[in-house]
Amino acid sequence: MNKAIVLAGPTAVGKTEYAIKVAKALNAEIVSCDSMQLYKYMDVGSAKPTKEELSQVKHYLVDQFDPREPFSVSKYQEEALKAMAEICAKGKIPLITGGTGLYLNSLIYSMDFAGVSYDKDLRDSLYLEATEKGNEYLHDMLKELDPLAAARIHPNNVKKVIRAIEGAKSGSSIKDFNLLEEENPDYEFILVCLTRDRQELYSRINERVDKLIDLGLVDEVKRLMDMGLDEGDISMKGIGYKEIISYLKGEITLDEAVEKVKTNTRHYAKRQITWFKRYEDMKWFNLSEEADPEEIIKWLKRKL
RNA sequence: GGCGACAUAGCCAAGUGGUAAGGCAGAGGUCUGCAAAACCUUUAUUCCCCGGUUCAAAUCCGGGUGUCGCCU
Repeated sequence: MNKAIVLAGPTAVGKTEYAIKVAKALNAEIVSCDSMQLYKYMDVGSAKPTKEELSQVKHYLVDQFDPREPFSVSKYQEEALKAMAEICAKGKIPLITGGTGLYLNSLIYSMDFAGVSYDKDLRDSLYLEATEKGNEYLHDMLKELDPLAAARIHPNNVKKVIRAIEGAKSGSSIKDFNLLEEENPDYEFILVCLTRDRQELYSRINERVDKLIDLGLVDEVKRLMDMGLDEGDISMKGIGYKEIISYLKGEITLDEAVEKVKTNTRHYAKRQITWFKRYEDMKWFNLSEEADPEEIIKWLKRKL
């Protein structure tokens, strides 16, 4: 069975740098697992690897998709698995790097997204109903259609309630991750997660946001808006984009936008860490204590 | 120096005699088609200090301290 390495970690922990070192040492190629870096034209805000970094190791799923087109896990799964197969065919090791937990799961587990389609009209009308009649009303509707799903989805999580209703109406229920133990049969995944002490991670985040502003984030967002992108587009839900759009529309000041980007990024990093804690086989490296990439490479070599 | 206002969690605050709202930040968590999304849980034995009144005080009274504003 082919082996694949996963190098996960919260935003701003230093994944890009470590991934390149690891990939070079192990003759691996990088498959990005990042829901924002995969878009074109979004370089600054997504903290995409630089051209120089990209030239050192072949990267897949970076700078590849048009931000005006909708993207989703299912598309990610399809593309990433294709990339992994391609890498293995070359006799190299796929190194999956990134911080988007759900996308990572779509690779590690046999998640099947085919059953339920996306129904824009249904979603819109359900949203309207939730606004008019309340979250409970919609949740009750789900209770009728799929009691199991209703039991584990909080009524206030309207987005998810709607998704479950959408699923139930098209005849297949949204599955509970915890009941699904099927792992991807094609690969053996070696899981590594980078982390840092909380205080240090937060300082790095704050510094990085200031740096992104210096690098021209505002101009980048302006260009994207000129391309017709707006806060409603999926790609513009990214941290750093939605806040700057709000500034450019005159809703908040630049200082307020920057502060928001910082706190939202901190919140995001916290959620990522929570997500990665779920993997029992995950090997953690705290870079605040052990920062030598050689240690990680040594550990990985023993597993390969 | 005089007059006035204010003092409640890391921050912003509500509360004017009946046992400390809420928001933000922080912490913990959930996760199968927008996931950098969406959502949940949690945080003051005490209200600047000292004394008094009262069954009962963050709330009323006296004194002190501090901050801000105005006046000379």
